[in-house]
Amino acid sequence: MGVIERKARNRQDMRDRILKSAHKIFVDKGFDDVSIRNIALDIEYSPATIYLYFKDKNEIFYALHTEAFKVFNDYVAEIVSIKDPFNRLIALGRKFMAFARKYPKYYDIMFITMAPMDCHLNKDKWVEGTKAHGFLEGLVAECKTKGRFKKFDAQILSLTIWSFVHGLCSLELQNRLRIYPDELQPTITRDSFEQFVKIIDNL
Amino acid sequence: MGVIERKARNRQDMRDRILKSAHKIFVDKGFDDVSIRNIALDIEYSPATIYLYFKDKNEIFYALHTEAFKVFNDYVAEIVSIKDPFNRLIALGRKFMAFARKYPKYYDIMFITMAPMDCHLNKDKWVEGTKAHGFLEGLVAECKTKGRFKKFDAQILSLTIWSFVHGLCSLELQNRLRIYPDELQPTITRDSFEQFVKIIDNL
DNA sequence: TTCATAAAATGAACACCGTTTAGTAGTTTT
DNA sequence: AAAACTACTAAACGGTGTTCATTTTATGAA
Repeated sequence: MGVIERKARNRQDMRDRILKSAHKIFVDKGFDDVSIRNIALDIEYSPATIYLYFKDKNEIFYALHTEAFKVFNDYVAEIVSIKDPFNRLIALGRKFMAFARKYPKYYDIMFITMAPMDCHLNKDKWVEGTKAHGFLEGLVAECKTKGRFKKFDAQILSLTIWSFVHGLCSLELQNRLRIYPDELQPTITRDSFEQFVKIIDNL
Repeated sequence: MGVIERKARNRQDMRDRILKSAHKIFVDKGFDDVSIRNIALDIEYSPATIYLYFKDKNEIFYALHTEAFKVFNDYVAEIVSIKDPFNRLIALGRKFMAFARKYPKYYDIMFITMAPMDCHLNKDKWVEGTKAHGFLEGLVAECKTKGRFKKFDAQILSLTIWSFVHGLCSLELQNRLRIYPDELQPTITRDSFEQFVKIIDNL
């Protein structure tokens, strides 16, 4: 009875088509243009059909958000080859910032936007965030085994580091750094990051 | 000729009525409910009338944003009595965090939301942000005169500090800290802040 | 092959949104 | 009294997410 299998496949195909279309619009036209109606137009189905495959718009955005974390993980992956955990930690920070600049819209749904998702209510739901942060925490812990950050708790310190880097990215992406003089603009973010590196290098 | 004066007054009255209503809805019902139509309903005028007093929704939101900074400045004001600049700096950080928790919606339009405003394009436009940050920068500079932060540039360090505190507030408000265990939840933000204080205390 | 049934897709509607325009009352000036 | 100006609004435009009754299509059994 291959019929139900084929049905299941078709169903998954349709879900994929919807997500692929959402992703395409998201990348090409931007966040605000990802509407049910635009997706429907793109996949050449009626808007109502989409609701047969996804509960609501949130579910589609949640899928995009998960995808964003996949891209992030790939983007960050190459740092694993760095031997020294501290250098690896710094490289992770750099990669994080580069990612935020390269994929600002992805960064937005990953760490800023609230609206289209309800996955941040507890750690069981936001698995991607938990995993990514676990990676950072592990790195900080590894640094401790090498004698660094002696007087600091790894878990808390990882939040402190995350907060700083996210804050910097966030302020830049939300255009809050234009208050600085023009001549500082090109380097200010990097300067602040390097300063932070210098600070935690001496902990 | 008191007529034009009265006309101007009436005009300002209407603007105030609109803003007051926007503020009321903003506080009572939340960001998303502040619509031109809801404001119109509240002040008992037609939606079109609002466009005779404000260019568009952005202008109304910009006014709300300015108001938020006024509230912020008042909220933060009492720290000026603290003599030691470093203690004052730390107190400012605490106040900043408390403000973010007490007025999360205000915090949102001040430091997170992009959408309804175009005032962040350069420092001449975002006067409130420039002023508030100038206050922080001055504080850091004052700390330097007392022998602190010797090896660090005041302007960059002020950004580093701002980034951290904003990052922490932002992650909390955007519900990204739920990834931590339940038992850490009540104190994690404060713990991270105190850790940061300890760090910059030794610079 | 026919046919009742189940599954898939949709058109049309609901209740919103920001914004524009054409037009209407009311007041003021000439 | 006529003309000009002011304050205002009804209605429309083109969007949005979502729901539901209805139609179209596919299926398994007779």
